[in-house]
Amino acid sequence: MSGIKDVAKRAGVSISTVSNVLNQSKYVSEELAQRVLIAVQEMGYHADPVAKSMKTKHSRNIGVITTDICGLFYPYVVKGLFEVFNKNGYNIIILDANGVNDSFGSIERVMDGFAHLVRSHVDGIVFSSIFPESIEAIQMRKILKLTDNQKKMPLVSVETDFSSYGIDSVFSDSVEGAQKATQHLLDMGAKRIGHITGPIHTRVAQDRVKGYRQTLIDRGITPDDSMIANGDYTHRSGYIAMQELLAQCPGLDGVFIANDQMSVGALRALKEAHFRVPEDIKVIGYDDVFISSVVDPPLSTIHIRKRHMGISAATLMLKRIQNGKSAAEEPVQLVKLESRLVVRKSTFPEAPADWILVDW
Amino acid sequence: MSGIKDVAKRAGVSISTVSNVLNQSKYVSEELAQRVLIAVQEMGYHADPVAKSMKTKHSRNIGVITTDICGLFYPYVVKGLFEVFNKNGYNIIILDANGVNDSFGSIERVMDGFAHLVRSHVDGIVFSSIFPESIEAIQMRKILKLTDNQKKMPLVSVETDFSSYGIDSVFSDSVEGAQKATQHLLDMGAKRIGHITGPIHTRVAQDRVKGYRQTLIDRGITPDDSMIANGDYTHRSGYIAMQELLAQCPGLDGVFIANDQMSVGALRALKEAHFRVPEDIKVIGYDDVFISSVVDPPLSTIHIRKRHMGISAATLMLKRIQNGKSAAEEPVQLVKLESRLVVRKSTFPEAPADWILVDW
DNA sequence: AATAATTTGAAAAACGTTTCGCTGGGATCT
DNA sequence: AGATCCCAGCGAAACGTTTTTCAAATTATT
Repeated sequence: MSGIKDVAKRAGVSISTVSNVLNQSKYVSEELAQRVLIAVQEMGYHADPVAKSMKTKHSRNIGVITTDICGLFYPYVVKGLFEVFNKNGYNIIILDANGVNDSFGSIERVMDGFAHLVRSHVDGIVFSSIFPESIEAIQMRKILKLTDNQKKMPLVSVETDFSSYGIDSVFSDSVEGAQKATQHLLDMGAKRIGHITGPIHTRVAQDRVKGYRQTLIDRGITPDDSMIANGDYTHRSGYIAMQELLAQCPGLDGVFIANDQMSVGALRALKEAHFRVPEDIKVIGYDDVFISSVVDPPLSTIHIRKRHMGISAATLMLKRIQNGKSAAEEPVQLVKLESRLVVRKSTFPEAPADWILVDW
Repeated sequence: MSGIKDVAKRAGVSISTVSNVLNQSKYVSEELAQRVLIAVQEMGYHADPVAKSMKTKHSRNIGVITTDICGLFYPYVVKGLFEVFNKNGYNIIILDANGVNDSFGSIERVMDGFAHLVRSHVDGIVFSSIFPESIEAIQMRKILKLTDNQKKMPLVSVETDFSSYGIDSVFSDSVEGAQKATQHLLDMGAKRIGHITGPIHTRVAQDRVKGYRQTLIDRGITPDDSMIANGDYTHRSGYIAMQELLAQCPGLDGVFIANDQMSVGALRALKEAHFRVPEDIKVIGYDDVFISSVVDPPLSTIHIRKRHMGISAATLMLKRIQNGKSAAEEPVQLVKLESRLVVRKSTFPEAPADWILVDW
């Protein structure tokens, strides 16, 4: 493989001139520049990204820490990231935080991966939080300090708001979304409304509980914790949690479920228990993923613009990278994505079928 | 950030000794080794992966070229890759071949990405083919030659058999799977069986057509090309293709669809046209993905062990990396994953519900 | 016309590792 | 005891770039 020195020799110039031409880092006379460019063409030269990265300390690579690449939600965020990063010449290194057997990996493993990314001179890290924010933020800060990187490495949080830790964030307000969902159930006439949560140590899951409880209180209903069951975002856990709820809460006529994948399990449990949806019990989920409009009955839900989450996150990061200012020097960027109530048959029998229209 | 020379100074030894201790590349007396290890501990030293990679020409990174990270199929393969690569200390750089608007990216874009991966000294590349094998194989070979890498870079193809091009492959025989599917439709009493294909320039899609036609011939039925409609693996295309088929083929009572995502669209089209499944028409898909057992009616299909595909591919690659022999020096490795017929209600009304059991 | 200022390109240092070749002292052999 | 061999550990070269420094050549200034 030909290196920069071969090009230099062929063009009859010095190594530094080749570098200067290629990076446009210094004026080089038109004539030499042409000679260099031709030599580069002829030899099919490309600078070795590794050697380059060693000098410059950046790599045109972005680290992405993902919580579940096999879910129905995250891949769309990643797709959004791909779109803008690839277009701008960045590659993406994905680190999936999910363990093999446990549904969430250990924080040590994730942080090891984080550290490895920093050491690899990635130009920024997009992450989605799966641990309590405080410890996650602290650990990341520690790692960055250890690597003399505390100020510089651009970080963007996706899905949960880390702005109070000085980290750019793209998120959608889960409290608000949960309120919309719960209100909708009430509006459709449900009186006794249960809730199935996501992994409860997670900010997002907690916020959805908060929105649910708040709405009930606002409407003069006292929340009853026995009507809350915990899940972990898998359809299986939704199935089990729904069975619990049915056993514990006589007269249940509505349920707000923290994501759609669990809702699929819940719908199944209801079908097996011979409950009719929405006549006997109304069901609303969260996220609006691929299956939501496809299951029977189609699932009312809160739509999140997942791809746009990725696009926004990438855009934010590119801005940071380009102007070189850290979140400490310039104001933290915070993008709040609007969520939208989508009404389907699981709460409203007359809802039209929309499955073919939806863009996830 | 502390470098190897700081460690050396602190331990009172030379740089090379530190390196030798850390890489166990040369015997170092117990005493010095201890001193070094302690210094490393105290300073939290980790070798800079970039600098290391520059010398050693490998990176502990694996490139993965993916065809649709947002599909229901590929993420599970990737998960399998993650499992074994991460466990062995490799990171994964994903390159999604899907374009933004077109469902398949251009071959130039993919090959540019491929070239960038090899220049970045990835230790191997796992790819899934989306173009005709011949041109894809040739292009890759060209790039490897250009980078003086022709013999060394380990390549593994996932999903389609590239062994005739000297490339290790993990695949599942699509001809065979399509035969199982078509036979099953016949066994269940279907007489006039249509087919909806995948992207037809693709080997996998062609093989599924082949298996379908072969089975009909074997059973004394003359295949009729007007009963074949082309799709592109999206649910939307399945919907449209099913409508075509219904219009073109009176008396259709069975359809084999090249993947489950299209089958979802097809089921919807059938429902809208007031066909009962399986009473009026039997439907079988391919892949067995998350939604297959969840739709109404649950979908008969050909199960592929997606995660295992990833696991096998990674294992093959690790083997290559470890013994350092290229596919030219040692026999090409070929793993054929068995596919399995899964019978659900879309072909057999009495089939039990199995959704909660399935491990995708 | 002589000197100063500027422009252009080459040479060399640096990035943080691994690895090659070498040295000097202890063990082994005759 | 003297010569030989071996080996632990060291210094320096190398990997392929970018960047800094410096020298030569050209242009501008007085």
